[in-house]
Amino acid sequence: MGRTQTKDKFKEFMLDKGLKSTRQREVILDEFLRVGSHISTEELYLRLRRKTPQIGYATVHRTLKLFAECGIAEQRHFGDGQARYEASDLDEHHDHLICVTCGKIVEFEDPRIERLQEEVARQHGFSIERHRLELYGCCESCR
Amino acid sequence: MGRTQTKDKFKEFMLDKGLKSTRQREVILDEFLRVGSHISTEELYLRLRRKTPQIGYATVHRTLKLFAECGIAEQRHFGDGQARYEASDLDEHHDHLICVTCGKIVEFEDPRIERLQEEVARQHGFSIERHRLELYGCCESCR
DNA sequence: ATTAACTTGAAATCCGTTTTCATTTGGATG
DNA sequence: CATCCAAATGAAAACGGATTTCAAGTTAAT
Repeated sequence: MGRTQTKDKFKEFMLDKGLKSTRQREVILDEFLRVGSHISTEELYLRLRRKTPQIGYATVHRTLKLFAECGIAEQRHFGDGQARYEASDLDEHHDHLICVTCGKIVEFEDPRIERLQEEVARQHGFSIERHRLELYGCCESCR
Repeated sequence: MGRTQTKDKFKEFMLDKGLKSTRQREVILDEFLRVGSHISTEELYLRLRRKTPQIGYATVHRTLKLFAECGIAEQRHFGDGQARYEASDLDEHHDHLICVTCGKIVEFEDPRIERLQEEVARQHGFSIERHRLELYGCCESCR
């Protein structure tokens, strides 16, 4: 999903919910899309403050939650106690490889694993809504 | 790993580290093993307080961390913001199915998935240290 | 322009986790 | 057994990220 589409989707969402479009929301969405992925509220807030010093942490926090509600972002937790957000691609799911040394995060996707997950769930009488697969290890350059 | 072995392992750990065996640690380990798995500090604390009212939350917290350090327990996060601990079986790894409706947690294991994870990691130049696979969905009885 | 509803940002609050510190206890030693 | 010191305890405080409060500001419909 390109930036324009994402922005359109958010506009539609705001209209739908009777939310107002504000300068802050625009700036936050822009920066969020520019940065890409796996950013924490704190990080995004600090970045924004460079260019837009008067912006408040609470607003960044609330806006990221809005993004998630709207479906253009997803909240993630990688075990460091901070929530992180990533732009969602909607049509394509992916999992993560996380380097425990340098913190690098790589995305991957494997349909074979997904299929096996479905199978396992079925065997236990579950229907999967979502899943989380994270591989923690050491990346090439850290070895 | 049976209870006796687990207790022995903890005793050895304490000896090794010069830690003292106390009434509290015994009581906490007993209750932890009795309950089994996926218990939060808060839950364990409340349970213990019924039989041992003078026990402190901090002690439960610290003791659970000790268990994890010793290797007889593992800390987990299932996204409800609370850390949970489970007795570790050492020789066998497992993943989790979590019912988003009733909160039931089922353990499973699938060597085929594990193998594919290794393969994916290798493709990206990673060596896996540990992983986390959680399937969130709806269990049979909740449907 | 007026107005009602929504938004903002600073500060306060929440809530699980972790630490502090005065006191108690374990267990090694004489 | 008495003594001693390091470790452990528990109540309370501190911590840290997430969330809420509230007075002031903004949006956009009329």
